Amino acid sequence: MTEPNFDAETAANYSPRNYRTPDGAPADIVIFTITSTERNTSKKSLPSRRLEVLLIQRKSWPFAGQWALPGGFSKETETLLASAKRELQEETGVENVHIEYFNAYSEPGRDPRGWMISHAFCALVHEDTLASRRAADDAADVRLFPVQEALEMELAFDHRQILHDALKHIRHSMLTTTIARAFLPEEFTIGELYQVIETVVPEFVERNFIRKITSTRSRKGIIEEVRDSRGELKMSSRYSQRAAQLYRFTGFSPQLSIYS
Amino acid sequence: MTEPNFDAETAANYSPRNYRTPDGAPADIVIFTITSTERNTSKKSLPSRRLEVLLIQRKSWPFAGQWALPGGFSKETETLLASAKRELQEETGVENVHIEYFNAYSEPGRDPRGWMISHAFCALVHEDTLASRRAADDAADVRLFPVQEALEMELAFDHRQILHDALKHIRHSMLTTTIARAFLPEEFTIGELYQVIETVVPEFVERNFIRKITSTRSRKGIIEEVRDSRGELKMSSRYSQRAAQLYRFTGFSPQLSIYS
DNA sequence: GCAATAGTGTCTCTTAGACACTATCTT
DNA sequence: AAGATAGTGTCTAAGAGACACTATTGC
Repeated sequence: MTEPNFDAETAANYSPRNYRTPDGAPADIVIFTITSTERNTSKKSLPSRRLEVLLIQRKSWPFAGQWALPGGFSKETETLLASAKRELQEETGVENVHIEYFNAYSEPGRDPRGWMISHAFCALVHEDTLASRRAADDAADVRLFPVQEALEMELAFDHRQILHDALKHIRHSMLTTTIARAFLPEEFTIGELYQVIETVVPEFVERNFIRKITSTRSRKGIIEEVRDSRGELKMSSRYSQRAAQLYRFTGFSPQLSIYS
Repeated sequence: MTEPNFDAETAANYSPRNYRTPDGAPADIVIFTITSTERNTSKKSLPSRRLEVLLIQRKSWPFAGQWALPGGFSKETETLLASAKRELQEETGVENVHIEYFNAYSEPGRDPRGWMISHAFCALVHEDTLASRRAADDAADVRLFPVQEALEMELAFDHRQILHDALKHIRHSMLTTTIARAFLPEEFTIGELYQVIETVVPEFVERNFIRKITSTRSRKGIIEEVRDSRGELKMSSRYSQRAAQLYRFTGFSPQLSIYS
């Protein structure tokens, strides 16, 4: 070990405060959601979807008045993940959502309050679970912004960088894992799944999507057809005249490799 | 924000020390290397390779005498990555190697010295670059251990968990990125590349490896043939009677997706 | 000539990628 | 009938996966 000299044999001789220590352990959370708005068509149609991020407007120094990622200070008695979950609960009222740690930010001077290494989390929240909260503090100091818009704003701290990295992270995860499920109901149609992927990764194009996801050997098992109690295939006609098969994720996710 | 109340409008009113702050910001580094030992064969042959991890034996409280991951405390004036690189340099004398952040460890009580959130890095080091150091402090308090062996040791702190996670991390990266290059010389044969992958991911089997890596469309461009100054294909007969084509990584790495 | 690695031939089955086509049902 | 989504047919070229086979060369 380097900086502090732990020459002592016991804790008694240990003096932690003869060197500089951090001034806090903040956790920031990039809360993504996909909003859907009905399109104005004459027939049933898929909604148009948009990736949005939740930001809060700061009330106090530093960066008072500026928009920032929600976050808070971790406590000694909890893990960072627990802090992030607590913060998410306080901010949006939701629990049991997909949340994952993705990076730490430690650039000296990134926080005017002192030496703060920020721990950044991504949370993916289904819009329905956010709906109640949105009604409550609409037009308040907590808002959803389209991601593209948020990326062009002057956010507090290095939050623009964090948001940028988070976006890159979920774009990658969207294609390599089954996190799409975080944005979807338990049972969904292929069309919805495709839309979610497309919303997060605009360049995603896959014309034979349904065939690939349902019937190629290496991918079979990612999703499965839903059946009702009588064993009949369960369909949905929420977004289309012709009923569509409902699917659910199974938990299986194929191993990817550039070599095979 | 939660814990501290930043009601003030300016830094003047800001009092950072009325709540608990961390007692340090440690960075721990899991330094992996692949050692090769010649097999005792009558003909030229590929060496047998093993994945090893560098551990140090602690001199002082806490966990005095136990083996631990190298690490140190980050300073206020440097980023975590810089701390990790500095520590790596001090411990092994190597610079410019593959190093990446992969997780934070924040379980309360994980460090008897106080509240310490540890930042864990993976470094992949080619054995040649470690060779000089090894000669210097062999039989000392710094040693390479086979990974399987290290995983069964009682390591200091939660370092066993960290090592376990790091291994999982590099196994995944080995198949999905081109980190294999960190363990290989600039120019290498297909046989060597295959061995490196196999060493990190024992279950990797790919009978038609050479064909896949060199001539399938989606993978073409990951590696390229090396030619000498006269434009002739450059071969190596270091490990085989029949000379083998030398390749190098190009920097290209294909995009992976479970959906296409 | 044999050990050890390097690399090719060849066969079958599956998948990729493109595009045209049919199906269903409500307004 | 039109509009909107759901889904199939079909063709070609490419790739996966298996296994036998040839190539090279120092000992």
